[in-house]
Amino acid sequence: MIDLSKLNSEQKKVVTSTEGPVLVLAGAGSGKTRSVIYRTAYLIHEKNVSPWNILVVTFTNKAARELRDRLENTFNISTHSLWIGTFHSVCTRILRYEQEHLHFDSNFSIYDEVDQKSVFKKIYKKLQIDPDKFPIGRVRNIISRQKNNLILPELFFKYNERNYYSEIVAEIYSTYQKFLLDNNALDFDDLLMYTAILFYDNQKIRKKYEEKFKYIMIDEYQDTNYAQFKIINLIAQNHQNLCVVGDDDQAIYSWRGANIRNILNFEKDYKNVLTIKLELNYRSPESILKLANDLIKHNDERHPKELRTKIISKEKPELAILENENGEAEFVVDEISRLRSKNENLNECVILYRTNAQSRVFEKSFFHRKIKYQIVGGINFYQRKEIKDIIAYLRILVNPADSESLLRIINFPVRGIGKKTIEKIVDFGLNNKYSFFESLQNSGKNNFLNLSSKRKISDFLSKINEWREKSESLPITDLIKMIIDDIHLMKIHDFSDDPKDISRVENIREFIAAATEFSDNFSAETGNEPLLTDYLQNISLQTDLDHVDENEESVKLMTMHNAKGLEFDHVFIVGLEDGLLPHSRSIENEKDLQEERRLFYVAVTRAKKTLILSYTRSRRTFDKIDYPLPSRFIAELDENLYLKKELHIEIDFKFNIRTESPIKPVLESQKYYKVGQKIAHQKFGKGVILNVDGRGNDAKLTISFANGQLKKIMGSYVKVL
DNA sequence: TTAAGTATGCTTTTT
DNA sequence: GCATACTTAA
Repeated sequence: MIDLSKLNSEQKKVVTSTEGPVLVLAGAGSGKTRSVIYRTAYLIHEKNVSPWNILVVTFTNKAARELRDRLENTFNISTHSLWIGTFHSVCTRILRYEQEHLHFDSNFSIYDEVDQKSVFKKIYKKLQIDPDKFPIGRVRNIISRQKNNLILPELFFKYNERNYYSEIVAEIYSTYQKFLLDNNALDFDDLLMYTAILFYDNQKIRKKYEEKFKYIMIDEYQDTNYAQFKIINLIAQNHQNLCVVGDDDQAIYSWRGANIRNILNFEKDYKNVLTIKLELNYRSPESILKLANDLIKHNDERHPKELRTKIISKEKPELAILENENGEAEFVVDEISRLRSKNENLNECVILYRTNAQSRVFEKSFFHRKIKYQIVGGINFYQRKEIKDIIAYLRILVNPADSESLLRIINFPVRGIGKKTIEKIVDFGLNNKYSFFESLQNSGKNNFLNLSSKRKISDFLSKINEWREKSESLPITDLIKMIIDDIHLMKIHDFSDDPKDISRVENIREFIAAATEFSDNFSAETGNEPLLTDYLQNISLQTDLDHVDENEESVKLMTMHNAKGLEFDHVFIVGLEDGLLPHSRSIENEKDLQEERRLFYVAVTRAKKTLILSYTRSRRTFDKIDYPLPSRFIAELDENLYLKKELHIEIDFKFNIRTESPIKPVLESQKYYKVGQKIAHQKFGKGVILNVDGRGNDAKLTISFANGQLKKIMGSYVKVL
């Protein structure tokens, strides 16, 4: 029995209206996730629907994981056969499964932005295109848009005007697609596009998934694009058992191709739609909601609605005005430090900003005050150079056609296969229609390389073969460790005092830890050891949001975009200046401006207890100082809705991250370790050495820490006490 | 072929 | 002000 007594009447309606199309317009904090979870549980327990027949699409992996956990823990549902995931992960799964109907192999690599950029550079070179005239970012964006609208290269001119510029873009697009296929690689947009096309072209397959997914639920529907709409529409239009949940006021991804039309036209796209509005907010106090409502009412294209709450508050949101960005950071950190002394949990404090670049000053202040913080987002963990290098090794084992990855590692770590040699091999491949890997394999039999190059290449190839053989039996974690060991990756960074190298080593360790965790989860869920392919495709779709360390209490810093779907007791929204929010690139047209307003709205509605806004009178960007105006969104607000205060905060400029580096390099001569010696580590605190392997900075120390943890750590990271 | 030194260009937002 | 991309010297 599912206990529905904790739900309000509207939520109950969402849960129990299982047949036919349902549109849920759910305001911020109105318990939409809760409704989706209950609905899923209801379908399974009350309607006896097999989990196998349900598809739930979430916006992030994190949301998918939480949903799964709650179904397992609260409702005791085995989610083993239930499909929950983002569009991208669901599509990856389908494409891998249906490889016989596709023109690429199921071991395809998934290329991220960094890989894409490198592919574009090669294409530009080949086609002799000037990147100044055709900026890579813009062209990539246009191509992405085509894919999101299911326009293949050959259909380009059916939907785009033909002119000098578009001719070139079309050529780049088709060359790019061909390159990807040659490398057995797909980009993020391909995952959606090829799934949609597969369903569109192949009736048998479409039928199969239509019959499988008898009940479909989609969260954050306002941020879906045309390809996503089509994928679902193709398999849901017959049974119409589709429930979409969203809030047009929270649509913030139009720049990524999301089409707000999907939610506004849902009632036309499906028959006899039941529309349910959730307007009662359970998250924020009245004072904050008033401000949110007052803000969003300046947008026109929206379903009119007003959030209500029963949470009464005594305090109004605050608006702080600071002299510059350093003062702003000091002010926020000050406030957070006050909250901490009142025993508030740091995990419940978040700083939200418009651009990633704004995080730096906050880091500086947090560091200075010794308050733990974590940046969520920014550079994706798996996009860091050292991590991409390891992944490239793994990709090559699974997908030898992946020349991007091969190129990445052929001379990393340095093995004397330089630019000239690589050029010769590429030419050789071009002449013989070999893939890069094949021409490497065949280069030995020809005489265009000198003996030493040949030797180096054959050493490299035999290493790869060895790993590939091992990869068939060795668990992925062991394989990763083995490769890292074999290429002496740790040693490359270990000899350095550079903080960057130190953080690289920590990242590599974290990578191994993450792989172990994935492997454990995978075995627990499926009963099988993960294959390397399973692992690779999983990590390609991971975001930084998936890497939030929940064990350590820390203030969170993130962009407003990243905050979607999250909530915090204490929310700080910073940099509320024209040029930042709304962003200077969105200031020109009304549509963009409205999206910026929605972004602000999303940020405001994250707050459960207190909301503090701030802007500065001056701000340093690049090397010059700007004097921005306060955000126009502030001017729109009724002044009675917030408490304004002008602050002057003096800052001590003497500190900075570099000189106060957490780990001070210690001279080799001053370091030696013995069993029983007491040491301290930056992160783990005090401990005693149990075992020493090697000497000096290079020694591997086994340390028992005071907090009970047992760790192996390099000598260079600990301080002798 | 590689490491170190110098120039440039970049900042929205991300699955 | 940082990271990357290109240039130069060894």
